[in-house]
Amino acid sequence: MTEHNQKGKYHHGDLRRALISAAIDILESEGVTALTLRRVARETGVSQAAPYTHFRDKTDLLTAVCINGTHWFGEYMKREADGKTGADYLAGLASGHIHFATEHPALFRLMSTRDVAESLDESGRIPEIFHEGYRILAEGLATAPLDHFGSANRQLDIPLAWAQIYGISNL
Amino acid sequence: MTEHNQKGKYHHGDLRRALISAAIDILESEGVTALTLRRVARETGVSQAAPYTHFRDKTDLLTAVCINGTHWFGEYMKREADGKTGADYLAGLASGHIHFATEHPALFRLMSTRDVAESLDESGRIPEIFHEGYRILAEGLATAPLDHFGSANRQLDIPLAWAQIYGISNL
DNA sequence: CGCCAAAATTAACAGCGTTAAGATTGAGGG
DNA sequence: CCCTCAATCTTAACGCTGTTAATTTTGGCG
Repeated sequence: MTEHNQKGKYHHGDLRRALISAAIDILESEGVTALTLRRVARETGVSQAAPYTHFRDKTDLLTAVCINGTHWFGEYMKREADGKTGADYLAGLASGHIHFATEHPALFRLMSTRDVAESLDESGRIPEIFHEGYRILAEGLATAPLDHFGSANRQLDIPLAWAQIYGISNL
Repeated sequence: MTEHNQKGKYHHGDLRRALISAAIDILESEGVTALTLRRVARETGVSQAAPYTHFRDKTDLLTAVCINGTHWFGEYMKREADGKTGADYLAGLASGHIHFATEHPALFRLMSTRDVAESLDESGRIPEIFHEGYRILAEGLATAPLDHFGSANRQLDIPLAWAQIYGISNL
């Protein structure tokens, strides 16, 4: 585990970033049950109440972690799809999606559970957390042949393909 | 909320069942964050430590809740698929699956998250929690035309269809 | 009827999220 | 240069959680 402690200084410098970073480390190395606010503070070398200067509550920190993960997630998909076209592009997206899910299971799961619980209920649409990934996927589908999805309706195919890829990643 | 309290008696009679039932009620009415071991005991009219005579720990109770949900889940799928054949049977299964997921979101989500976290990592296969549903689905697929999945491999199609339905239900 | 295992209780522990009140700091204006 | 002040961080406390140990109550069986 990388060192997030920046000892000696009362004012940390960039505590917010350090807390997010520590949270991700704990999440990926010990799972979500170990991801506790006090633990994050401890790991960062700061008092238990310090996080509350930068985050409203634990949920707020977790949200920041998820947003961080979203960009990462988008990069995974782009990396495997870039340069390809048509069906290959789509396959690249799916592959990137699955790779992210398998290489960062705890983070991916956290991102998954947080969205449906909150974002979806409020916005009524695809969770904001996944927005970047969803946007990339929609772009890909718009330019890819969809024969193998067996539906004539492209508007419907986007969430459908998303659902399939999502399902695969989760299982 | 139904009454789980059976006051007056020191020995409850069937405390185990009452605790599971209370847990489901709390889960469905107030969400997973309200589902606390002490709360379940309180709701059942029993002391905070009483559940430990019937369950090893909180996880054990949650597992029992999930097993309970599995049978319920299977009934949902059977109810909508019974009597149908071929593609209609398959569509019935999917419909039942989605209905269960939308009508009992908290329970379904609990069942989903618990599996991948534990059962899958140990057994390496489809989570035990979903076994009944999976078995029913596999039966359905074995007798249904699979043209619209665009794959020649039936062995692969079963988890694929499962993944798609699962993804739809979650989103 | 009396005994004993099973079932439930009370009491305590550490750890959690969160809040309030106070201490420490660095930056900017006199 | 130093003094003020808002931002940042700390200490202390609250109620809640899961869990365990020691104790009491119960119901059935010999």
